[in-house]
Amino acid sequence: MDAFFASVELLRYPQLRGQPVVVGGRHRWHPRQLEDGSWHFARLRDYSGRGVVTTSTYEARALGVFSAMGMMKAARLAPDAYLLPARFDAYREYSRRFKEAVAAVEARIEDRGIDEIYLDLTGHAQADSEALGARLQDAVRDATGLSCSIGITPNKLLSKIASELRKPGGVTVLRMEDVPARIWPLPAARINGIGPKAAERLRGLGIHSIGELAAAAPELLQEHFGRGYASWLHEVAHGRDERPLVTHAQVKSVSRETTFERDLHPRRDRAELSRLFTGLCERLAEDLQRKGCVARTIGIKLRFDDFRTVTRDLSLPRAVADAAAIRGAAGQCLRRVELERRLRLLGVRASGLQEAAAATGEAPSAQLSLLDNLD
DNA sequence: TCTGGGGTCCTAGGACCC
DNA sequence: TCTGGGGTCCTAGGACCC
Repeated sequence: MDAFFASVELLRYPQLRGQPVVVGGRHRWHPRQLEDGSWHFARLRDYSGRGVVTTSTYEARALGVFSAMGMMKAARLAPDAYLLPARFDAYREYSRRFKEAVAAVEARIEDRGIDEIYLDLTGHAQADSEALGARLQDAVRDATGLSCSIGITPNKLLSKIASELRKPGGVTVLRMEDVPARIWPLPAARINGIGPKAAERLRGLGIHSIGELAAAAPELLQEHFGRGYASWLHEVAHGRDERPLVTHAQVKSVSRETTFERDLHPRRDRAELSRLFTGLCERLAEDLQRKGCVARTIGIKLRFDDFRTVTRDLSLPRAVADAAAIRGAAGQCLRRVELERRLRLLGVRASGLQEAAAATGEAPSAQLSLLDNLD
């Protein structure tokens, strides 16, 4: 989906179309309706405090404002940009609608988050890729009023890259033989799985483009990245990717975390920290119960004022899902951390998830096997 | 002016088991 | 007297993605 969150906001506030608009920050910046019926919107320059840009319109991106950028930095770059708080419930609803519209064209869908999917269009009745892409875009637009960009290629790796070549609203069809001309000139970091760290290390080897990565000596890559990652780099640089479509995956973990408005002192702000901690555990318990899950492992995450992050976790003899048990386990984790600095973030995580219905009683280790006595 | 919140996957050491 | 070779689970951290 193109600039998904921002585009959903523009459906609600069409008067902001064509303007730089930023979605993000921390609540408190809701538009308000004036007596004459017109709306008053906050501007980025009004913003103060923590938070990052969640999504920006293409007009805001033209001013250098991108996702994950700190809000205060964004405000310096685009002080006049309009500022809207994120409304996740609305985005989830539009997400559901666009996926449903696509499913009517092709049922097999791999969910890649709130605004992205993969489809397997192999052997689809509509054999013309461009026409099929246009049909998918029409279906999404009819259902949501939103535009999307599509890449149609032999695999997920190339489709992801291709979908970004003609944003917004583009359909890009690539074949394997197009890889040298269309893919190799792109920066290596455009490959899904090459992040900032790997891109930086590649640059250190003089490798900037995907083409340079494809031409790199396998021994050089192996020396710097290890065998597994090196051979993956070599394969993806040639556009090769055999990953299948994953149409249903079970959730592995759920978590809740919060960054405080101001850094909190472990002792002086103990009462407030304790209250926040309990609140996170309660929300996590609700999440688990809503999903019908119980968790064998409970963990915590702390971020100090210097941005150092630590985690601790604890596996329990029995899976749990209630707030008190989560709070108890998380509290034990917390005692294993030396709290010598102020905190900026606190989080709680549940993993080792099982279906609540299937998870009665002890783990199966209590059962005796006949073989136990034979070794 | 520091840098959100929700996830997945990988690595690596140690405990423990057979 | 230098002590194998498998395996799983637990824990911590980090890269990466949306």
